[in-house]
Amino acid sequence: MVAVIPQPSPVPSTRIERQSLHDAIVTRLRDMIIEGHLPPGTRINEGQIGAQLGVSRTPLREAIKYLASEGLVELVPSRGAVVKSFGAKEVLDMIEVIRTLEQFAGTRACQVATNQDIGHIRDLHDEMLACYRSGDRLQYYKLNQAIHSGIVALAGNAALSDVHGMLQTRLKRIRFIGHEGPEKWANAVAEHEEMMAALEARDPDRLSAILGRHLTLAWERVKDDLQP
Amino acid sequence: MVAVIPQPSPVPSTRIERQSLHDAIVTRLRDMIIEGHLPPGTRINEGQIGAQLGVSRTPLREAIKYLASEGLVELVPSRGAVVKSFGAKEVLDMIEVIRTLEQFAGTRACQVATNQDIGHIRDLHDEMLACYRSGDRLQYYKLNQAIHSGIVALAGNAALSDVHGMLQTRLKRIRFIGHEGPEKWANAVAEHEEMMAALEARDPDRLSAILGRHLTLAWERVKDDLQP
DNA sequence: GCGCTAAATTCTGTATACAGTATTCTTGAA
DNA sequence: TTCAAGAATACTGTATACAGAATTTAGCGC
Repeated sequence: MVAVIPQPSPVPSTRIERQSLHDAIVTRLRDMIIEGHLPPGTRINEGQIGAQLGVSRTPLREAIKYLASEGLVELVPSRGAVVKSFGAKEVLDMIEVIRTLEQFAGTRACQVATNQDIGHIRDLHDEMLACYRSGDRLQYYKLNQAIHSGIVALAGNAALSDVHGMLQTRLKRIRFIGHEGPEKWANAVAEHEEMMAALEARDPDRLSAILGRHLTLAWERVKDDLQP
Repeated sequence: MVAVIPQPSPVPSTRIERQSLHDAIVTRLRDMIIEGHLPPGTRINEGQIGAQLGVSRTPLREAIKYLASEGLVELVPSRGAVVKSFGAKEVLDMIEVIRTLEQFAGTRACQVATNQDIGHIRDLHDEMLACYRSGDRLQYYKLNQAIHSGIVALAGNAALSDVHGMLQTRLKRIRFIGHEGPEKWANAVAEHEEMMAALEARDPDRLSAILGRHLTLAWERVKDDLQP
């Protein structure tokens, strides 16, 4: 059987890398969860999802196990997998860990990043500003994530990027909800400006402070939309 | 087929919890990797390991995917799974992240832990001291881990415990190697004494400093045994 | 003897089949 | 009408089967 998983965006043909089916399913399922097509608490019916994706249960189950380890679904014995749902406390916990990680990353980044690396973040930042001005929320959101991941990557610590990425993935679903108003959005953009300035000045303390504040405000923006 | 996975220690019958096969395999495989029965770089032959554990390939493969997400094995397309191997840089990276996490946890623990919780850590500490005096390295090692995990748990942040546990698991294999001499061991014990004192005094800065130093020294102890 | 090519084998990737457990539906009685 | 018990159904857990890729081995030419 030729399994065809429709991709949201066509993969550029530069990647010849042969990717196995379960890998593709992991990506697909993860997106479905993050984008809310599989809301929290949903029981994942292997037969149904498998049919929907055009794959058999075997690779699908493998993908589910992978996502379980990532913390996106929960495995209930004899009852399959359920999309994990987070309460406000859990989200706050995750944000605090992310803050800790980003502050460490920022400090390191000021020490070890090359000017070229920082320039790359600046490019993303400028692009994001353009999206802000044109009101492109989705692209803004994606670039925002890319900037945060990018700063973490500047620290040159694979384990750090690893765990940060994992937590960010778990939170993506939440942040999607936060449709902040224009004034809060403007605030966030201003913070990013400061962030860039501190990074380019290689001022670890200032960058750390801003990153911390930024995540506190991110929490303020979403907390009211969450169940206790 | 009745799949019998020999457990290292007989599970106490208090646990009626029905655990699925792939779950049991995850635990078993993880132990095999941590304890060095599957050294880094080993290609995991599904047929062979499956026969060895007395299970079919299906749940075994699911377990492998889970461990891949945990970062203990690496998935190579069309070539199965390989036990991940870490270089010195990667180990140092992990230790630095763990340090960051433990310092944050320690600070929080000083604020939110109950006296009873701290008492529990004290019990573990005393038990560990007994193992030190009697020279029981293996048990000492396990209690050491339990204390660090315990302090992290005191912070009451599930996401924090999650990522800390994950990194600690990845490192377990490494720490197993570090057979430090008696003087270094004595040092480590002394640090733990300070740690307990700071925790019981609920002094976040002191605790944070000691935790940081402790992990730096842990790195000193193992770094020479690693390939670059 | 050494290296290259091709067949053979081994192993992974995926699908399907079957057994056992949870869930739902139906039927009957209070 | 509501609840309970049991049958029917659906779904998960595990094993097996088959196709295709990777690796090994054998044979051949140099």
